[in-house]
Amino acid sequence: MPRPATGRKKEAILDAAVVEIASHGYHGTTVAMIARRAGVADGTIYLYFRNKEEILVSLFDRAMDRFVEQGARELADLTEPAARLGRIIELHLELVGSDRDLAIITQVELRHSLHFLDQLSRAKVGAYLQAIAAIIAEGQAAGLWRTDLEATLLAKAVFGVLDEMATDWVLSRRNTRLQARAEAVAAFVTGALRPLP
Amino acid sequence: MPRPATGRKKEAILDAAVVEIASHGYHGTTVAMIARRAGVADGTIYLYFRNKEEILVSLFDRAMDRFVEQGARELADLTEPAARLGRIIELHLELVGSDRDLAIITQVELRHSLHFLDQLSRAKVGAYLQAIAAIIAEGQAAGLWRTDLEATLLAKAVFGVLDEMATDWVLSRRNTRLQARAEAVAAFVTGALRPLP
Amino acid sequence: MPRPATGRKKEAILDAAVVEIASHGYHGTTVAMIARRAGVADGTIYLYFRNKEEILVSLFDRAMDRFVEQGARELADLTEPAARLGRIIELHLELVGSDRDLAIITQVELRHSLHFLDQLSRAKVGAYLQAIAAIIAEGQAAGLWRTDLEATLLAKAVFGVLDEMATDWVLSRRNTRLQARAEAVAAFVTGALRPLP
Amino acid sequence: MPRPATGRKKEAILDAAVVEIASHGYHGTTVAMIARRAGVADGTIYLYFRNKEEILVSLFDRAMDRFVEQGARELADLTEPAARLGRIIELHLELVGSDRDLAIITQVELRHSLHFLDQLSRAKVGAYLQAIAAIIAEGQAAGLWRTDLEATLLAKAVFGVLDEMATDWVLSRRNTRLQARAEAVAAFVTGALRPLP
DNA sequence: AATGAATGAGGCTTCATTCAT
DNA sequence: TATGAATGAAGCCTCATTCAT
Repeated sequence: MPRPATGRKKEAILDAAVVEIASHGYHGTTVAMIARRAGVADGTIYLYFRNKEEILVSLFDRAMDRFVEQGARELADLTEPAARLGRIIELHLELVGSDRDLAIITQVELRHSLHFLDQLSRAKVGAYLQAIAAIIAEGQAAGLWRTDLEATLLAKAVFGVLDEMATDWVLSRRNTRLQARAEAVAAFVTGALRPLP
Repeated sequence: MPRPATGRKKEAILDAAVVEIASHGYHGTTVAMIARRAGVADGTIYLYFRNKEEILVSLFDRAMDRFVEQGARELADLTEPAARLGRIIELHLELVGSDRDLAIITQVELRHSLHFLDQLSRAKVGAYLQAIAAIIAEGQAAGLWRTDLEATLLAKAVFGVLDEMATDWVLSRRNTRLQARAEAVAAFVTGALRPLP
Repeated sequence: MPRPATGRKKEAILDAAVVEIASHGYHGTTVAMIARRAGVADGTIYLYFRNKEEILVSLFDRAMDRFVEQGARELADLTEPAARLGRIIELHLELVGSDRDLAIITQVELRHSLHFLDQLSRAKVGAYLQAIAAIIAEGQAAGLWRTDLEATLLAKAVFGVLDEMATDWVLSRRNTRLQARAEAVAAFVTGALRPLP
Repeated sequence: MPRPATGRKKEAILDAAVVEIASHGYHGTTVAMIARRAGVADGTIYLYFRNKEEILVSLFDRAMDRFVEQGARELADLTEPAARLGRIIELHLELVGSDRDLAIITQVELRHSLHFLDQLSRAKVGAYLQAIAAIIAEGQAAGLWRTDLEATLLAKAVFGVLDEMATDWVLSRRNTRLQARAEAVAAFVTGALRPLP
């Protein structure tokens, strides 16, 4: 039986880390800063994380888990490839747009080193890309979408569009909602996948 | 009297920085590492750069200047929006793909902090985005491309695709050439911009 | 719960600083030297002092506090201006003369920059000067001392004499005791304050 | 035959050093700063001075030489001890007060290390003290001044008063003239030296 | 005599991590 | 589990000094 206190303190540390890293960057954030905001002692951090880097990893993992979990739930009763892809686009922008601090981390901080981007993010991002590719392949098989380009490449293109929208939103000072762009992005993607005449 | 050595030493430092930062990351690279590879004393670095961060900035500026310069030259005699956009796609992948170390920096290291990505990169990237948007707007005006979406948004989408391809290539261990994807990307973009029926 | 170790470690650092700075000068003393002598790690210094300069400031503050405290105690039951001034002279030379290392710092090292001497020392020295001036003014009012010169100026003169004696003693190699000059200095000052005929 | 150009450049360096050291302190002033203000190259400094410290030494020597020279001239036709001492007081305050930058150096910067104050300044200051002591001894022998205290001690006391007045003036922001205090100081000293009843 | 680019030793300071309590 | 004082390695940067021109 999991002790609730344990999970709660770990969560508190992660929550604190999101805020601090979002505003000071990963290297600009000290373990002490995270500890102070989380309301724990510096040493306590090391009861839950092997080292500073693991906090960042856990942060990303937690976000991805939530994303995957919600995605699985929301896509469960959608069978049409177009509907599924549209929902993914919505979800992606919705989730990234729902927490600017976390978005700063996923769109900016997590990309700060080859080592990092490669070993950690990409593993999960790879699975995400494959999920998109599967949907696209399905649509291609159903004759809905262009088949002159591989589903894998198309998936990367779609991801690239989503990622750029997210980054652009994070970097823009304007007080817009990322989610508001979902419709346009969906229109773009849908148009891009049309079969060639 | 022009002192050729001056420019040359600064270039040597930047060249050394590209290699070191590409393989150890910005924070994993010490000024001493760069100096050693450049064949100068540590202190010499500071005759040419105010601090470590300025090396990274200069690196990006140099790369962007070369990019812009070559872009301007190559696009000079192309008038057709489709041709211009196609050439930009080729150039983007060609230039990023021509120097993997530099690509690692532009695709990964430069994105390590909001401050950085915001103040430095985005200023120049913004100009690039606008250049693409202008071409797209031209194509829209000529009735070549879909007009249901704003040129600005379409430009971001196109950039997102290019950027994702570049990042994907940087992170993939496979010995492929980024440039090889130019044709497929162009096909994708061309298809995506088709007018709606 | 009071942690006695804390205060003690800070004291140890200050004690070590006195010795090192006295023999190598402020600029010739490194933080590492102080740490080694104090038996702590370099970083520990920064748990107690914001930076190297603050060590010097604290040194002076601690010395002044002790001086003021002892001065207040010793002057408490003296009412006669002459007795009070005489006691101050004794105390000044006694305290400066009781710790040659500390004396080197107060007489020499602390005067190493306008900024320093101005902002730090002078604030406290100013209060000291005023205390002397008050005693002199009292003596003047009582008709004991010359009134053709302002008490403020006379106080500076008295301080100048004490300070010069202290500096002279610090710089002299001879193994004399500074305190031994108290009587002569008192005689000088007493004579100097005599009313004009 | 001395080359005039040589002397002139050395003077320029010393003049520049006075200004820079007065406003940034000895340790806060770099050789490059002095060189820039003097209008010479960094390396040129080393054609005239062995190292940075020697600049400070030369500065003091030059000032003392001028002081001694002027003192000798002005005291030449004064025979009365009282007049001679009075003139010294005037001269001391006049010369220190005539160049605030130089005063900052003599009153503050030169005292920044035992090594310095000891080896360099004190040698010359010692001669100065002896000159004052000689005058006082003369006055004592003539029965003008108190004899219960040694001339050497009295000389230090007088010097202490002058030095404190100078330091006080340097540290005070007020726009007063140091020389204006000469009369009061002379009155104090004269009174202090009166024979005991 | 003069230059000023280049040197490189060394200092201050930060901060991830540990460990005795 | 929790603490937080202590550690000490390591980095950025400065600047007095040199030397080829």
